[in-house]
Amino acid sequence: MSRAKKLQPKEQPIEGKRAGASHPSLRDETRAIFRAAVLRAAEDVFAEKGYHGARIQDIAARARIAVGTVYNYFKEKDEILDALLREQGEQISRAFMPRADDPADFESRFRTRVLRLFAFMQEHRTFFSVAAQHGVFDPEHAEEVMKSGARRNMPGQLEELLREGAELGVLRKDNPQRLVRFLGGAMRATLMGALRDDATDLRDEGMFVIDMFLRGARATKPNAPRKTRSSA
Amino acid sequence: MSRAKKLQPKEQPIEGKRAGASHPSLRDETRAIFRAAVLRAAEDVFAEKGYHGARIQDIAARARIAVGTVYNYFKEKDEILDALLREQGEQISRAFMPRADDPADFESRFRTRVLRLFAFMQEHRTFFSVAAQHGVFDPEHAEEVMKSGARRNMPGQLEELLREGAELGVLRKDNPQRLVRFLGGAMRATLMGALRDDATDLRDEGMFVIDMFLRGARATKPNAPRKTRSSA
Amino acid sequence: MSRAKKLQPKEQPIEGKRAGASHPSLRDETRAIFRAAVLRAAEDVFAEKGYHGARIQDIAARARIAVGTVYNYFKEKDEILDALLREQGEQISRAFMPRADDPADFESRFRTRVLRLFAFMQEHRTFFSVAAQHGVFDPEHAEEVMKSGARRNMPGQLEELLREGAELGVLRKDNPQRLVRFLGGAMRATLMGALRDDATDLRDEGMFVIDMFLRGARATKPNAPRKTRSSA
Amino acid sequence: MSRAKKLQPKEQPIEGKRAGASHPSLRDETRAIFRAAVLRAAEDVFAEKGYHGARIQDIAARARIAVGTVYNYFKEKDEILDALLREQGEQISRAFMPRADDPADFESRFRTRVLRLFAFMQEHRTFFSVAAQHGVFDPEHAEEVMKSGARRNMPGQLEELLREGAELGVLRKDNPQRLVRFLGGAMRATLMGALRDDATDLRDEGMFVIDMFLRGARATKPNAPRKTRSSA
DNA sequence: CATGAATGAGGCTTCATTCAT
DNA sequence: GATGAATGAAGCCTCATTCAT
Repeated sequence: MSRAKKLQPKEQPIEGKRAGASHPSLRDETRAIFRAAVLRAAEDVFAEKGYHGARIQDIAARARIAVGTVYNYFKEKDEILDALLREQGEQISRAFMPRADDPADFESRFRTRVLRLFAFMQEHRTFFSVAAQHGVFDPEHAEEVMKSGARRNMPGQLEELLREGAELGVLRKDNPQRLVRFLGGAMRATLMGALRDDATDLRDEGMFVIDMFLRGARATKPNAPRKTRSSA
Repeated sequence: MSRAKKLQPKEQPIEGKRAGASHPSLRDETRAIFRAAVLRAAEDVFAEKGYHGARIQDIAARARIAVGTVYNYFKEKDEILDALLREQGEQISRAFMPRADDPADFESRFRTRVLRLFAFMQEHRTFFSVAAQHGVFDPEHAEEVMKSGARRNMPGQLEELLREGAELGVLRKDNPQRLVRFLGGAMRATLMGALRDDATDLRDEGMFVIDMFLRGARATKPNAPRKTRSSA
Repeated sequence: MSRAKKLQPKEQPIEGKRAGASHPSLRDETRAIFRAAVLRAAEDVFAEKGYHGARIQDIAARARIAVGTVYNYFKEKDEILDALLREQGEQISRAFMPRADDPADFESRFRTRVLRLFAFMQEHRTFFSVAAQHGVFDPEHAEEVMKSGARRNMPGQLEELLREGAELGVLRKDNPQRLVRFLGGAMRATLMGALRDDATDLRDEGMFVIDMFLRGARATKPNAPRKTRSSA
Repeated sequence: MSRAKKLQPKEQPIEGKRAGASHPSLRDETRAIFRAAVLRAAEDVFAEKGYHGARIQDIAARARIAVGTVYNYFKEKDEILDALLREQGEQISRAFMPRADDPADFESRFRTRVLRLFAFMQEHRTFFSVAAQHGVFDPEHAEEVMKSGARRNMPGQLEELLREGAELGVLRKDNPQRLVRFLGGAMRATLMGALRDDATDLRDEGMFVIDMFLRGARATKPNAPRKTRSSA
């Protein structure tokens, strides 16, 4: 995650709710609403003008709040980007996460999950135009995100998935990082391209990418007939 | 009311070389040297701190010249980035250009040229860390480059090549833009990943990318027996 | 090529008072105070060092505010001068404007009004040292002022008055512009001269100028008996 | 003379020729040519863009010489303006100077000399647009000019002339300074106005000014019949 | 806690002046 | 002496951040 400033171990911002409270107080909910508003606004503005081109004032204006209010929720500009990438990043991650009803067959499973990701991107174009510029598709990026407190990240999960594919003998036994980069890069570029004209159906593009990737990464010699997940 | 400001476009400083001079004068050469020095410095500084993080002062310092001198060669900061992307971009393009001794066979030719590109990137890591952030791999980016006066651009050539592959029946007949994006994205990501640790051999990565891509994009000739795989 | 700069006209900050407010809000009043403070400071500094010699920092310092604050009220340095000339210019204009209790007789009226102007200048020496350098006395200047949004301007009114005098047969029927220039120039020079030493009583100078001008511009009516004087 | 910087007793620039040389050497003549070229160029550029708007580079370009060369003749920008005002100012002064064939009658003499001045301005519009902005018409200005080494100055001569007119009983016995200011201001304004449209015939304007002034300043009671100069 | 004006460090750019050729 | 590129001090303006209300 391209932190604009150097990473300093920022004190964990204690999120409203204290441990022990059974449900969010009215105050906490209000906080959450404002916070979310800032993030949504920032998403738009970052997407439009880029991180440096976006002024706090712009974000505040878009969120219909005062500049000072922004600072009640984020210590500095940089933190907004961080939060945005981290939290939205987790959503991506969640979209990509395996689900109970995912097919058992590896390739189908792969298709399903990646396609789900594209569908998600379809819905959140705005965010992705920001995210893509800030490394959400980069595996290297993952580490930083984790430090920032994110639990999961998409490249990480992707790697896991690809590793599994390799173990199952479906995918070529290559350095999984390589595969992640390759696929991540292709996805990113496809996304960015599609973002230019709103019309494009991202799911369609997704199928293309998946197909290309699978053909490319499929193991040459089916040394193992197993195509189903053996273990969790 | 007497506006104090009366911006009139100051007369253009006449650009170096005069028509008719058969070879560059000493003056022109000196100019070229300084200009190049600025660009080289800018490349480093941009790579290190990003465009916005880079101050003209930094660039000047790195180039061992005064701030004002930078402005003898570039009208504004932005122009430095432009020149960098345009001129270096042309180098990439040139590296990718077909050569007399390129193999005749499409796939070999493809390999050769793309590999040459990776070799080139190997040599100019610094620049690419900048370029990649500024769309040198994006086909959409190409148009803008052309407007900026660049003669050729890599994505454009890539598209041409892929189109040719399709016509030859070697590659799948898909929208070439899609293929360009896909490959461009994969290359970009691979490059970026490799840039993190200097050790990585980019040519090696290049072979991987080429292989992945070719497998993925190869036309599935219905007449020829399926080459490598089965699918669910 | 990804131009880093993407100048979009930033949304306009909404100007103070909203339509419908019957009287200025506290906010608007505060704004007015700051604005006035900047103008007053600018007046001094401009007078002291001239427009170009005056640094924003100087103005801010004199106004006891921060540099940035200046820019909360004026978009650029130039705008300060504009506002100064326009708004103060309107004051002059207002001082010169006809009043209910002005004498009916043309010459007396002329005297009264011009003298009022000198009295006003007496009070605002600082400003006039700026204004005189920027054409407040020039009729040509008037047009620009009007464009800038000023409702009235002194040279314009002066012209009107002189034209009236001509129609009444009191003044010579000459091109009024000429008369305006002549009188304006004389006033300006007299003012500037008097500004050098604070002591001079401007009203006294005013009477001199009026007298000189009237004698010079009075119509030589062959029919009417000469009013005040004989001539060679 | 509005010196842009503070007046510091600059060392007298030793003008080429050394005492004792009977006529200017070739070198001195060359120097004089360059120097004059700079001044002429500066005149134009100052007139066009004002002192602050004029860059040394502009002046050099207009003079078809190199920037550095300018500095061989003038220690700093400010000195160019000084020289311009001083030397050209002397020309004005010379134009205004009494001549052998000037009429003996005071009024005629006055007319002749002032008209000569307007004719001169007609010829040197460019310069006057600069000069007028820098106080060549101000009597206060005179002192500074004198310090700068000028032998004579127009306002000074004008004062002398007016004083004489007063002594002769032709003009009202007022503070001559006042009259000088008045006339100088009127002349200046008339000039400036006429400069806007090239068409205007300055001599015509001159006659108007002279007429206006004479009527205004003529002594009311011819307490002395003498109208001819009594002494030099 | 919301507000939004005040703050001032910092960056880009200009241009008078210097200086090596 | 002419040249014109190099120099860098200095000024305008922006905008993240603070703070009084």
